[in-house]
Amino acid sequence: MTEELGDAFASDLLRGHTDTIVLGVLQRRDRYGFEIYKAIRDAAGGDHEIKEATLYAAYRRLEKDGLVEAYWGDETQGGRRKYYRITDAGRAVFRRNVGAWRATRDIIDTLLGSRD
Amino acid sequence: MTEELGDAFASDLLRGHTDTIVLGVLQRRDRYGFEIYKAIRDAAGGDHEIKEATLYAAYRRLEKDGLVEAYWGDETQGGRRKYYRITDAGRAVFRRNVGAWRATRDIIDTLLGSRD
DNA sequence: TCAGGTACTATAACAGATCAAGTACCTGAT
DNA sequence: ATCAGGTACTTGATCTGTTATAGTACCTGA
Repeated sequence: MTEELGDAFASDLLRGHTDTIVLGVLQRRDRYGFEIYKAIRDAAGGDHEIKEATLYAAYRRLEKDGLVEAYWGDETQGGRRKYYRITDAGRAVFRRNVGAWRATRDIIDTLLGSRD
Repeated sequence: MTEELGDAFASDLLRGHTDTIVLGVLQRRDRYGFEIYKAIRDAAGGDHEIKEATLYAAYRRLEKDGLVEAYWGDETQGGRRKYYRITDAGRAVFRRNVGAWRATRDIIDTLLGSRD
């Protein structure tokens, strides 16, 4: 991070929150992988993109941990789509992680406010 | 992350912000390494600790990039202390990174609010 | 004397994120 | 008919911040 001057900061800033972000996107309804990618990309508005490879790694991790379940869509023709559904365990972890996020956020806010 | 259930989340959540946090702590006045460590640990209140090794790595990185300058304190007896002073370049990067942090924070807030 | 805190450093390993590349399908423009 | 570009998913190597672990050295209070 902290390049000469330009961009490239913002890479690691979302790190550690990827799984929680994915779970957040899946709260409302099932989504397929690329759809999640686009949802995050659009919400982030250009910068702060989470790369596809990062997300697919996250899907595998979440599935392995039983926080999401995957199933193939029934697209008869055209590209296949793999959908993800959040599990009860996933919702529990999500709630917990949102709490952790808020705590982290407040700590960083405090530290960057550079108080004594 | 996302262990069975317990703790251990909170490790990677500060990741990527370490350098900026250190710069933030140095805004007001020079501090020595261990002092910065304690300031962050106290602000974080138990959890969300940034480990010593992480910080010393950050100091080296910041010094290499010219964002801080280091000098030894004049403690005649007792343990030596290495002080860090933020440079003008460091202040510029800090301002920029605070902006990046706010943007990141808002994005995560949005995504974890799980809107459509 | 000795536990525990202060203070700094170095090395190897871990894990999430990214790079780079690939496969495959579809639509719209030339 | 071709071809660029978007959709959609995957894999393997690599990068890098963080951590584990260990070490050195000094000081204070019990």
